[in-house]
Amino acid sequence: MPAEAKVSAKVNKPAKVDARATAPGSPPLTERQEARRRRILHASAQLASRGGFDAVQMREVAESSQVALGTLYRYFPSKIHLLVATMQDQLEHMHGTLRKKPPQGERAAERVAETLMRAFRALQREPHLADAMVRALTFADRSVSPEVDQVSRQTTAIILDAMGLEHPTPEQLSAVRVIEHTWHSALITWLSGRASIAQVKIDIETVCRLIDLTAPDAHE
Amino acid sequence: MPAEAKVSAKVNKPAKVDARATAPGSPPLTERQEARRRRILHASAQLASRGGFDAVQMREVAESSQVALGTLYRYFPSKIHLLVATMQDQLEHMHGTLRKKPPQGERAAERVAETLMRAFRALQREPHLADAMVRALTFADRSVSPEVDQVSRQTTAIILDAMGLEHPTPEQLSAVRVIEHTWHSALITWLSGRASIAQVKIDIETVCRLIDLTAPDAHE
DNA sequence: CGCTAATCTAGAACAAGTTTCAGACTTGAT
DNA sequence: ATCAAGTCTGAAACTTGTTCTAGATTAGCG
Repeated sequence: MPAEAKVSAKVNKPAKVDARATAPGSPPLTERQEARRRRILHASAQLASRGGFDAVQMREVAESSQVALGTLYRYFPSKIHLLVATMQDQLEHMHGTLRKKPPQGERAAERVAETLMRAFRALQREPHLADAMVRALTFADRSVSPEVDQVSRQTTAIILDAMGLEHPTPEQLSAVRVIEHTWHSALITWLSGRASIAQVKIDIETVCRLIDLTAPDAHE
Repeated sequence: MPAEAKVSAKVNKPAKVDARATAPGSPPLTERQEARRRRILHASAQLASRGGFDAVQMREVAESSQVALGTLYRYFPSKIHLLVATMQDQLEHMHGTLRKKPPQGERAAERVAETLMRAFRALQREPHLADAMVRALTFADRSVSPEVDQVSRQTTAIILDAMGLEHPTPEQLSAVRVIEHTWHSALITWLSGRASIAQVKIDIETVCRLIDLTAPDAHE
């Protein structure tokens, strides 16, 4: 198992491609490029679904997606970037799916817990994929911050959706952040076999109680 | 930056050494072996203090600690094992230090928050070391579960100490678990530059409020 | 259509984690 | 003190992430 040979890596690149999907900032991709990008993400998710983080090998991703290794690296400057992008992609699906059937609970805490448990059940269907994405997310270093942040924003949006809030207070945002922390860390302990599914459920329900604390007598 | 070349790794080894320090389970180490182990952990912490996770290179650790590469791997079957063991080591110090000056807060929540903030300030003094240890901890896969669990137990002990509890209820244990989740994840976001120190403080204080929920009218 | 810059490809090369191997050294028990 | 089993060493080999290079292709433009 080779190691993280970055040290002096992932700097000075001519004109990266990545970083679109949600931020068409740089040059808009041509159709073929968009197609390549999609093939890559698909191959990544597929390999991840098989064997998790370790099974996503850059050479294999390149081959599966019919792209040269160098090109793969032009689109995603590292394996971590690739997997985080894969997560962004999956999260979008998820958010779309969740939107359709909003949770029924009466209190916000219940709705958030139910939403997260739904997401959790979805992840359980592809535990290897979950492994790859979550491990990449928590292992990411500063060079991936923008992408990780994007994932975080998307997650926040999902939770706020479930809470039914438009203009959260700073207090409520803190609670949401703590919920996200718990969500990620609980997933990790489940993925590494140190906590059962039931345990994760309890932890999620426990942390969601914080929501009740942040707007008990408030209106909305 | 090489990758995780484990796949078929870290299985069938004759008679590992590792796994003592707290669990003198297997064969007791001779004096020279104990010394080697200590040299290795010291070298690991030193290299980590310099440049974080990436700076802990197995060849360098071996050289610094005057041990052959093969021997290093006999003591610690992977870089992750090594760094998690380094964390166990540091945590013991920390627990000892914290014991001496127990936090003063009145409510349990305050004491826990203060304790964690103390630990956080200690980590801030060696951010690179913190980076190496925390990244290893969250990246660890199933093969490191026992060691990661040990770290988790030690952390739990520290928190329960601060709460002043001997016999926590299941509810309280849930709260403690959630606090640990938040602690780890908040550290990650700080280490990767996505959250400020102030933010981490707020998150810790926020999650600690859960404690008040678990034994409000209970006695003590 | 013909040109130039940017992009893509195939493949070699490099870095660091991990494994393997033959031989020297220790340890523990006889 | 002596021998077998278990350790340690030094060095090479292997794996997979990452970088680099030279030559094809493609895209956009006049």
